[in-house]
Amino acid sequence: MNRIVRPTSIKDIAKAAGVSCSTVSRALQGSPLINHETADRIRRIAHKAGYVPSAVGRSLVTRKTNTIGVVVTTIADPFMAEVVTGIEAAANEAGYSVLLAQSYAEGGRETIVVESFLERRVDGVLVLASRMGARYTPLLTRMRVPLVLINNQFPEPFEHSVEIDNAPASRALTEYLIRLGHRRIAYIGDHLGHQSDAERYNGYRQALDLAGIALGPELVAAGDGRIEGGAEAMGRLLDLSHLPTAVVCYNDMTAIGALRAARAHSLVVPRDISLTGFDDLFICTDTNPPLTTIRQPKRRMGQLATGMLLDLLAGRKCEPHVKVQGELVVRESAAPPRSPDGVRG
Amino acid sequence: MNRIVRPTSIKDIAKAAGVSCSTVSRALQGSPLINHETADRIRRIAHKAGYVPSAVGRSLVTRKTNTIGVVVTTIADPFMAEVVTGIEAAANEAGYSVLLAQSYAEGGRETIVVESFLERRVDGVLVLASRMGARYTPLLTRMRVPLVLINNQFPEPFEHSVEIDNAPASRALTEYLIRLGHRRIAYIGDHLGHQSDAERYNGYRQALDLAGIALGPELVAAGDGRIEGGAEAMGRLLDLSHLPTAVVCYNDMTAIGALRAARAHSLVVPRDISLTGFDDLFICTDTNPPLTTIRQPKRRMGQLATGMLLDLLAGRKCEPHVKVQGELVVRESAAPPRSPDGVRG
DNA sequence: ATGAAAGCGCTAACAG
DNA sequence: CTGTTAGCGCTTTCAT
Repeated sequence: MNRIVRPTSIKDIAKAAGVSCSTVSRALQGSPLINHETADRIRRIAHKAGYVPSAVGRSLVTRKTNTIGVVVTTIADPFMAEVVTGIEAAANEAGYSVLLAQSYAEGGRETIVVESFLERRVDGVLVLASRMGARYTPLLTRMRVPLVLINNQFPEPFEHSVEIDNAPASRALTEYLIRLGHRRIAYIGDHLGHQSDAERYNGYRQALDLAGIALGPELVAAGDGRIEGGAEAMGRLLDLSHLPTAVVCYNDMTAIGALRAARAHSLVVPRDISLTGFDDLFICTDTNPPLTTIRQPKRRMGQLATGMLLDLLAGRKCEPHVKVQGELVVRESAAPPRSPDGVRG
Repeated sequence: MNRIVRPTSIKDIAKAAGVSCSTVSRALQGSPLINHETADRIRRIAHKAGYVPSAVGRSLVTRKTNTIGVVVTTIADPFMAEVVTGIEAAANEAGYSVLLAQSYAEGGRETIVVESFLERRVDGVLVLASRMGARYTPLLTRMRVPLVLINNQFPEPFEHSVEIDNAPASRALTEYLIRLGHRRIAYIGDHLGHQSDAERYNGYRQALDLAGIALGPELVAAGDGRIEGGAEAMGRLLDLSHLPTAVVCYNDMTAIGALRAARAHSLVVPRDISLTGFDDLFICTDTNPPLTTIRQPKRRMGQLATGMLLDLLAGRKCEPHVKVQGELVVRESAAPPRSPDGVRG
């Protein structure tokens, strides 16, 4: 007698309560059409039977899953993690669940992952640091699934996005360094071709230009947005015969790597060389030295993007491009240079 | 003419190809029963039509969603984030998607979240640092959904779990401190009643007992597993008239908070006081000073737990309790004490 | 190798 | 206020 047991369904409850499925359905949804007592009785029975209505059955008819898909490069990246906290909180608040997937910053994986979301019929999708950006439009239009991008890395604007205003922030950071007396300021970027990197580089460049500082290309190095890449790039910079007195890093992880490399070269930051980050991760206060950086409102960005997506889902109109502003956070990794140019003292 | 458009379904493809739904279904699943040419033709048509089969329709009949639910306290916690990376990678590898939810370490929210997972008919559930532990058993047994816990915080063993072997690791850490010459060693814990905390405390206690060190209760303080709690607890410890020479912290976040408090009290670590963490978060190398800690194989734990869950789903038998071992990582936050007891020098 | 038919669990007109 | 009916998109016997 190996009968396959199936979880109790709405029919079981209907039978137990001596009513129709519709009545059960309505009672459980709190429909005002149902007699209060019957509704109560049904709820009691359902509860006693341990009945948990199936969202998949429901979704099939309502064509809504109350689920959003979010794709990150990797959730181990603390920037992503903080944005996702904001997303999950806002989504949950509105009754949505979140499907999470990692793309490892590969366009291929990103596409696969979005397709798996589509197959699962998510109501909307959120992509952080997308490599594909505008290329989604055809697919998503066809599927009628709204998409919003957070810090789009694809070099074309996307219809719905929330982004940090990179250039002004990066420029403010560089100007701060210039005000401290630096003239020879290097830049460690992200992978080539990423949009945030391009914009942050532009901000850096603008500040230099406005200050009338002309710098050779040997002062810009490419990292990978992570500690390792930052350390390597910094290593290359420190092999230069004519050292920079400061370096603007693409983000905090890069800066942490640069910090490591500086230490490995027996350089003391900021005495021997100044360094700045971008993001303001929670660790910035506790690195050695604490990092001067730009604060991105990470949770807020997650929340804003989720809000935009929910607006789209509800057919409400909304601002399609949200730019948030960064904020300079001065800590201890930048100080006036010992000598105005970078000749080792 | 405001016709509601619905996404193309299997029927549309069947009609377009002049075959039945069954044939389309089989062709798309790569069933060997279908003529190779028809199958190819159908696939082409489906692709051209941009047809994406609905997992919700499929799930309704197969009673499988290929989804697992994972609940964390908060994904902003870097420990959680690293475990989740491992989970997502392993799940994805096996064709599963992950639903992510945050419990904020509240038993109430944890329960709500698990129920929402059940409603969505996830195939299995993974809970990190669960506050509810064994209390799930009835619900999940009824729903026939396997659950595995990672670092269960509920003070009873749970049927399926992967856990760090806390006591030996914590004891090794404390013994290391004793070997350095410390006698007055404090402990900053987590919220009271959490299992990991109790076990780590026990390890600490064992080491002291074996060394014949008797310490008063004023040397154990409670934190909250986060930076703020660590800082506060350390503050209280540093108000003692007779200071400890070393403090064992529940985890790295706590230790980072303790580091801040020490700095605020103008104490230099490890010269004035030694400090240890637990977890080995990626930042440990870059704090000031770098943290001596216990490494937890975080991704591996995520992967192991996912593997166990998949075994359960497949009806394979598996080791129900996996314990992984921590590893002492010596860095620079602990050193021999200046004076053997903690009288301020 | 293919089709017809039934049904997964639920909701939503529509009727009463 | 409640029941009947149909159908969401798919898979899966069972025939053929």
